[in-house]
Amino acid sequence: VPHVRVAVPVPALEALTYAVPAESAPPALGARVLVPLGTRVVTGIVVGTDGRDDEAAGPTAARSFSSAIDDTSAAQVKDLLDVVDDEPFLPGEIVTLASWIADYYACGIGEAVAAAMPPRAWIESERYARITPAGRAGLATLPQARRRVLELLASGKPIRANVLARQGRGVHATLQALAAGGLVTITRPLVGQPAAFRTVRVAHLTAQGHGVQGAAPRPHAAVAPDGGVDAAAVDALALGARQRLALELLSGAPDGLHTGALAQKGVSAATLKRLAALGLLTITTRRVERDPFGHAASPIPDMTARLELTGEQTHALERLGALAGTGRFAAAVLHGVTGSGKTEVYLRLADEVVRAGRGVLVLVPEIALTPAVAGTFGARFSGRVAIQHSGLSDGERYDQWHRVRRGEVDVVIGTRSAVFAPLPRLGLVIVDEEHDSAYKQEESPRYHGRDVAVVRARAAEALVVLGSATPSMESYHNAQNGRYALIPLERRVLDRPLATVRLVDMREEYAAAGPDVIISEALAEAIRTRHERGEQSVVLLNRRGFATSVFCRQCGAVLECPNCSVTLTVHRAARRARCHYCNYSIGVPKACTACTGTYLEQTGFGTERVEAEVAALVPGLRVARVDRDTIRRRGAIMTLLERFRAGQLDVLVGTQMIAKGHDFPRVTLVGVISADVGLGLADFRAAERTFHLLTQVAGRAGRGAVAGEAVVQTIHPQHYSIRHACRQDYAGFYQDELMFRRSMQYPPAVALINAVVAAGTLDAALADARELVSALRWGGEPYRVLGPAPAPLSRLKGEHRAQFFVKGTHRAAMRKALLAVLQARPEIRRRTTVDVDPASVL
DNA sequence: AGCACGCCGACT
DNA sequence: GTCGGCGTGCTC
Repeated sequence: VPHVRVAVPVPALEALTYAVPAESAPPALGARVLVPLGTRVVTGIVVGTDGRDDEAAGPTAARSFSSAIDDTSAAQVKDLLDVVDDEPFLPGEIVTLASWIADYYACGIGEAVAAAMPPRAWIESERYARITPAGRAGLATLPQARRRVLELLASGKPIRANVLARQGRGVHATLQALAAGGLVTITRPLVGQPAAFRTVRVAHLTAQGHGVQGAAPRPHAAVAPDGGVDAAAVDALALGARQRLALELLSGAPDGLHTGALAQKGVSAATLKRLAALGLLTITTRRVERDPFGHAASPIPDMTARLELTGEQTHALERLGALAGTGRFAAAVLHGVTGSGKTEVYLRLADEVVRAGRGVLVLVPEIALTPAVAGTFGARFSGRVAIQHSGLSDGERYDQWHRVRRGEVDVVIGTRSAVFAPLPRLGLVIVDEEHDSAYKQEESPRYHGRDVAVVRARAAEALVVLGSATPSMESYHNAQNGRYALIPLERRVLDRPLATVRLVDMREEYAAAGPDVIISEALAEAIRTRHERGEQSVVLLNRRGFATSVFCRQCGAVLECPNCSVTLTVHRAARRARCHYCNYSIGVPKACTACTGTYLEQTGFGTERVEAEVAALVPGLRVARVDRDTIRRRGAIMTLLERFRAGQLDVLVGTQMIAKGHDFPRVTLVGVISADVGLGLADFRAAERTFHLLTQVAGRAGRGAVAGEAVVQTIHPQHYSIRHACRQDYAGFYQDELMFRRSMQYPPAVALINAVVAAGTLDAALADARELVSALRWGGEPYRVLGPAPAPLSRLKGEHRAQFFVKGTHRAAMRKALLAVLQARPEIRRRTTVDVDPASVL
């Protein structure tokens, strides 16, 4: 009997073995299958076929496969229930990539495969409950919990168990008891596969309709005696104004018109129905793709005009083109200062690769924040480009994915999950702003989009280009090692100078003007000057809210989150004190919750406060704020940025969101409040993050004809990340930071794995972590283990957390040891989060 | 006893 | 993630 290995949507579970029933053809690698899983039926993906593992699943999968055969010799192997796809649903290349992720990031194969799946690809059984006659009869006499559930079912309609569960706790157990007593029946129908396409109704003129079109109305209607309408009679019809309008519109549209479009012109469905009854038009349904470019808040800028390349750009393009032309794997770091024209290089390179008949994948950190790159590619490769990101609806993502799968596009552009786009014949992967931490997924599978892109490019023998003004330590290190090519763009297009940077030592400011200063005199003056000149300013503070804590002067208590070890941030507009980690919030208290004292003081400040301070600088100054609090609604950020670009605002205050990729030609000043936010964090990337943020935001100034200036406020003017950012000295920062990483044994000097153990108390978490750590230290290990210690956020969402680190140069050995130790302790494993190559260790 | 509820382990 | 089994502790 042939067997298949199937990835099922369950975390931390390896592939399961199912038998292929005799009447079924063996499914292909990457095909969807329906399989029994416990009492459920779920969709799985075939990741290995027959007794031997498929070559595409890689050596690791092969190992786990054979061991699984041994493990399961006792367990019953179930038959798969159905093969959903005759052909692979996920291409073999993507199955391989998912297997690599499961192995490298130490997660379940199901999670890894799920990350690569489009929406609506899952078919699953869902539990429904229905009341029985016995249940109806016994309803009144039942104890409370059971009666409550039965009453919900009293209408007789089956209700989904998950829906019932929302009505209270313990519903699942109650349902089970009711079913055992014969008071309800449980059914498990398969659900999934909803309408794949949006359908629209399209009206077409018939031959008769063409005949009557344009004819002048006559006073006497002529309908043939048999009730039909012949060509001559049509001529004689008296048509209403709306009806004639419909025919007129349709006569100019040989492909027909959407009924929706006609409705907008005043032609109702009733009118069309009447015309259809007369035989003048027909209405058909047509499948359409949803257009993700269609509802952009602002028109996509027309950037189809090819810009003239600088000598540097030409040289970069030649080198990249040569690498792409080899048809072999290659990786290159495109290190281009802000405003050096990386996008134009990407576009031309992509064009070359597409002309050579290969696909191009473009990754960007967040499309909503950087629509320019997406828009430009959309325009330049019009019609042959697909877009993938989380801001799209399920339906839109579905359509885009299937267009790619059918081979209808040459270019895919999207956020990190687009790295799994089923693009055939991949020839080029571009990772724009490759240093951006948005590429790291902070939930399982905790993959890094940039690193997966490199792995995929290697498998596809493609070129991967990592572009940034401030490359990550890892990528630049690889370039220095010679593993990646390094291609610099050192000058801005049109030789526009980089912004001059002025450092303001806030300690001097506090000494002169008191400890409550938020905006230094230098920055205030610079903002006023810009306003007088009709130029714009951007002010950055990477901290949301109005005040960072509420402090009682009487007893010294600080308002803390009940679930997390952080203070609550005051959001004045919302009148709430809120936790930024678990979203807990309360109304801002008038009295201390500890001592009932009324002398409460709000300390610390965030963007909301800065917005108010900036607005107070100049009467009538038009200030807006961009942070997660002001852009909740989809498209809100686009609207704000458009108003700013159009000159309807003078100053934009915001968090790091405003530092990314935007091009505002009229911005000549960038202010940074508290440049050291983040430097105090217990994270080995703190300095790198600060350097990136400051360099990127300074790059926002002076992108037009007028030179830019940045004013950077800090209490650590001597810190190397701030010093180097002010000089825009990437190489200097890299050297200093690499020295720090080497001396402290952090990436890229070593590989790092972070493990966080959660438990009900900190002591329990520490004890469990200690057990894992001592098992990892057996004396001969080729790695070092640091910790355990309470995690920097020791309490998060109600759980206490302890963490430890594994450092070394043999990542595979580290991972293997950690997994073995966890596998032997399943009760600890379920509460442990393993993060390979963590982006942040907070 | 009957019931509600929460925890834990299995899922091929 | 979902489900079922089981132990605990409460109520009638």
